[in-house]
Amino acid sequence: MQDVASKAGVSKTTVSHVINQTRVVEPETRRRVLDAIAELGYHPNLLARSLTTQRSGIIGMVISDSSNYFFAEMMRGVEEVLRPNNYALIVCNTNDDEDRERHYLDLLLEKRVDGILTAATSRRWLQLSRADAQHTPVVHVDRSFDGMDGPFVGVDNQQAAYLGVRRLIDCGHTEIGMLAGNDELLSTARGRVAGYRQALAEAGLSLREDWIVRSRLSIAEGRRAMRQLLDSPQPPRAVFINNNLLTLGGLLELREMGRRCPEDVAIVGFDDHPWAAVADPPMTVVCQPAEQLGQIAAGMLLALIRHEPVLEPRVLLPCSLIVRRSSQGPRCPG
Amino acid sequence: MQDVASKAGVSKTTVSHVINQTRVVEPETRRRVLDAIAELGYHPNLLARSLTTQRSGIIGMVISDSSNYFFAEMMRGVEEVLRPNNYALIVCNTNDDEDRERHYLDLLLEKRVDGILTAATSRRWLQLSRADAQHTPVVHVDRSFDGMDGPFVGVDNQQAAYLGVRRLIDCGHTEIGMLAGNDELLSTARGRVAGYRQALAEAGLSLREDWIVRSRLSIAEGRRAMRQLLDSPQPPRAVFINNNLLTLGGLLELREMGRRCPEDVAIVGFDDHPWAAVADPPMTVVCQPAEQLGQIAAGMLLALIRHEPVLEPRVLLPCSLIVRRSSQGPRCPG
DNA sequence: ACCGGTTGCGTAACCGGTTGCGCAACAAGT
DNA sequence: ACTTGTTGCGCAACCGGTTACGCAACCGGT
Repeated sequence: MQDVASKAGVSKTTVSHVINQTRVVEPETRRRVLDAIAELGYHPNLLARSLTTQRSGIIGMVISDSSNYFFAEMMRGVEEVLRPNNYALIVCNTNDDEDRERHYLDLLLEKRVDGILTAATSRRWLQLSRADAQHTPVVHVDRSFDGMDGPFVGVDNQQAAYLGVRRLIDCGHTEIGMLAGNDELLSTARGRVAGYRQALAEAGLSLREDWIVRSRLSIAEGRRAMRQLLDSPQPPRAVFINNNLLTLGGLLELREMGRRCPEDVAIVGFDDHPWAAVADPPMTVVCQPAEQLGQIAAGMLLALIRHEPVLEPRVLLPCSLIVRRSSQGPRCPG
Repeated sequence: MQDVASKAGVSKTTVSHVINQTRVVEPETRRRVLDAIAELGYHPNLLARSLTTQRSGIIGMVISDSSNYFFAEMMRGVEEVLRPNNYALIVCNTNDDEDRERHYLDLLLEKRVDGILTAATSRRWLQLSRADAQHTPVVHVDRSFDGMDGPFVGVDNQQAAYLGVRRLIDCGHTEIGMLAGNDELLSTARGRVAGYRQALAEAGLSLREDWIVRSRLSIAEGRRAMRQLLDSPQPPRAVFINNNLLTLGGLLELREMGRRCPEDVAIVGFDDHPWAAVADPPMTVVCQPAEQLGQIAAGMLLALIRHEPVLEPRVLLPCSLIVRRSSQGPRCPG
């Protein structure tokens, strides 16, 4: 920068002001500075700038797994909003491991990110986000937990699950199980179990607790859970599944056990994605507006960073049902 | 930091050395400093540190789309290597748009990332990476281009395509087309077209240029390309497809046109992913070791950053064939 | 008692920008 | 000619760390 200043015959101050357009500079002088910059191929050092301005221009995103299509889409939404605002995005995959969550949270705070987006598992976040990040705004996405009162963007999980289970009921199914995921850890799972219960109750169907199978979220666990469900003495004829990995695992296991879908066991899954339409059978799913989730969350975070008022600090988006063949039953053979 | 120093009754210097373990400090003094740090909840400011050390602890990754399973997996590989080394990862999705590539490259350079991983489209990279990034090491992943001589990690695309087309031939197919993607822009596409040609030539099959359909990489373009191929006066009975998005698009279009796969048109696609196995039909694909690609590239980049010698600056990994039903033909009805 | 070597730590410059304050030059008003 | 106001810019401190250099105290050896 000093080089540029010398070459243009001005002071660092003026160079800085030319770059940031932060005070009036005579056109002639400005031109000289710009020429010098171009000639020297000068790029300002954002690190130095950040040091004084106390803004890093980076925001961090802590999620469980960016390979999961849902999170990947969400990330796109986030990035779409961030890019035009000249922010960069650091991505942290925790695999839902608490140690990694801690590791990455520390990393982000030390790097002085301007804000954090997170779909956090652990309740420890509550403490951490109070203690350390006091001045680093945090927006929670997708997942929340009891007692959380900060900014949050997610979907109405109960409505979502209701929609899915309702579809099975409408198709004439009466024996409906659920792969519920981990409802101790995840608020999303709890909401969805509630929606499942609501739909059953409303239809006057009895609820069997042994038809709710809990597990971690992975394909392998989906297989295990589906097997457990179907190995039970009186297995259900339809299953609502909480999560896209579980859905895939469940479907795979179903086949391996020689059961057909939807003839033997109908399925409504979660999260739409391109291959769901060409699966065998094509999957009926509850679809979350993942990209929009990311956009809204990112917008909210930017507002917080700029100390703008956030009109609606807790957003719940509705999900939609995408009907395909996997949910077919006696009353909807179409 | 000054606060910590005062509280411990030492100078900033000593605090710094305690933190970084960069010179011997009397145990007693060290303890006082550590106590003060704990008591004040002090976190060092990495920005400031970076300013003097000239290392940001961040590496940037420029790819076309992290929603693409291939890139998502690659990213996991990268992150796995970076995390234990305390690096953070900034992700930049360009959508293969040159303007965005430029935008993000500038952003990364200004943020003084310690290194860049990229699957770059544009040849402009050649210039940019020489000019600006002279001191920022760059490792190219997946895609290269003519004349590129820097560090590179990718797959042997010719071998990969050869493998796929060879499978179709082994199944008794003789009329084999290809959705080739964009072989003007992408080195990967060029290599794969070469593999396609090689396999046909070796089998003594004639090559019809109008059976090679080029397009951008998207589901919509995959549909268009497949339709063009099948609408031609003498359509092929089997298709090798270059890319996972094109594969999906092609498959969708095939259905819409009322053709069955593999009975009417057999397909070998690219990139394995969980849903490929439950697709209708289950897809035969050439599988890239995406995660490994990311790991190796990240390792190489770290070595470059540390000025360690890189034993093998150009790595080509082999792909493998995953046989499923979509490639079936007269000679392999199994 | 003197001296070279070691140990433990502080002073101050520096990384590359931003910014409060103030100065010079010039225009306009009386 | 003398204020007063405006315009254009530079000086120097500061952001929060790192680090070259040097000083004092202490050690054992002769």
